[in-house]
Amino acid sequence: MPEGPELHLASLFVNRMCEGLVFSGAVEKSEVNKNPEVPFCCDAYCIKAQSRGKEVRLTLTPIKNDDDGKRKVSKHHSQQPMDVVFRFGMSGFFRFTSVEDLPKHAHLRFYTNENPRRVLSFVDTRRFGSWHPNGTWQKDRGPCVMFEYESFRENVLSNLSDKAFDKPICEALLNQKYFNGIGNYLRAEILFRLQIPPFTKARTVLEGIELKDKDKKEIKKEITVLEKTDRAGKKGVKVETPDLLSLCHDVPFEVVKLGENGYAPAKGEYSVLQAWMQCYSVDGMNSISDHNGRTIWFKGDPGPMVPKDAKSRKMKWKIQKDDDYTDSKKAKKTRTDSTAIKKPAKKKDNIKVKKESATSKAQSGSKRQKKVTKRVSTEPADETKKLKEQGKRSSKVPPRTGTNKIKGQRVKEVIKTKRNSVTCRKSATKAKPQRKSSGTRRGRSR
DNA sequence: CGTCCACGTCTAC
DNA sequence: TAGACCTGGACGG
Repeated sequence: MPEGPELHLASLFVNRMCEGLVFSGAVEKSEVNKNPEVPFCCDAYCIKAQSRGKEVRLTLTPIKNDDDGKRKVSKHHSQQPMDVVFRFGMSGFFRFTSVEDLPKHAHLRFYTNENPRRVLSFVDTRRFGSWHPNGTWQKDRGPCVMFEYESFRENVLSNLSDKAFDKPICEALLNQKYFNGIGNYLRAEILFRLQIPPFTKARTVLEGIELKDKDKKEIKKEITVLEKTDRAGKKGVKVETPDLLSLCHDVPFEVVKLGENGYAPAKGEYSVLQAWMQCYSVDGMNSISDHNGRTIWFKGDPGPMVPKDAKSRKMKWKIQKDDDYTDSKKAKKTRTDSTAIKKPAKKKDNIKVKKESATSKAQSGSKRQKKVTKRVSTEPADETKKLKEQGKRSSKVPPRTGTNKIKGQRVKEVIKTKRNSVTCRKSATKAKPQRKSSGTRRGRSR
């Protein structure tokens, strides 16, 4: 769940768990992980954490020891503090356990000096995460949307000519140079709150804010002059009407509040987040793949810059009751119908597909529809899979409000299987070669 | 057992 | 703008 709020919760977790504890020895890295060793070793040190956008920085500080002066300082023992900056990738998080319960995929470990030692570990199943000994906040990442709000806002509004804002707002929101901390679920939730079509040009949306800001100042002046009047409702003079940028700050904080009572990634806590979500992965919402192959969830009109061949990914359409609730002129209707389960797609042939694709596209359907679906296919049709969604997905979700159905992926329980081994599939054993399919694609640009 | 999907970057054509 | 980088859960056959 690593987006800004989770990174911040991770830092709170580390500070809470490690407060008053003394750590000792070397920092241990798993064999499989390709990140660098952390050259820090100390008889006694403490750990503090801080977050900024989508990064967390741990500071390892040697603890002064009175008789330390005499104690020969082994050259292996650090005397100076060290910062280690983490990025969580898709699956990173911190845990604090006994040595016995070391989680699988605990790739970096800090041990306490207690008797049965305990361990603070950076757990990262997919290993997309990274850490940087003696690191600093990554240059090129903008101000934190949560803790550097004013400069975040300024950074965006004073750089609207940047071509980063030529893109659809939903894609610009993932640009960490301007929206450090926003990720895939936050962008959906934020745009949803304002009902901004995700594929509206970013600059268009943001220029509106810039103007309003100016208006606001003007209005303020007027007001001081006019004193109170009846303008109340109109310009929202009363309490700041939320705009896209303020929501980039407020919405993440809502998530922080949800999790303050216990940071437990990979655990049932996720269901709380799911229950909170109003759009991302929610039944009845629309979703399509953006220009970077990332799924954007939204309600209603996708907006003008929607990818040409963008077909709905997995319309949650299960709820047909709608039709009117969204109004959204064509948008929804269209794609929903595009259905026409054209190919059952059999699969196989993938091999040849490669070449074929060029010509065929349409019929080569086989191959991994998914992929095809995304880009290649020119035909509007092809939803193929839509049906599958329908029943399942939502079903298992927790009771919740009934308003939000949750998709269905992992939900509480599950845990139980205890395996401590830090087993990791050695690269050597990589059975499957490629399979380029996997949905995730890089992201962002400049 | 195979396919698709995942809360994110990185880096080569 | 395509992959690459990874593991694993949900689903479908």
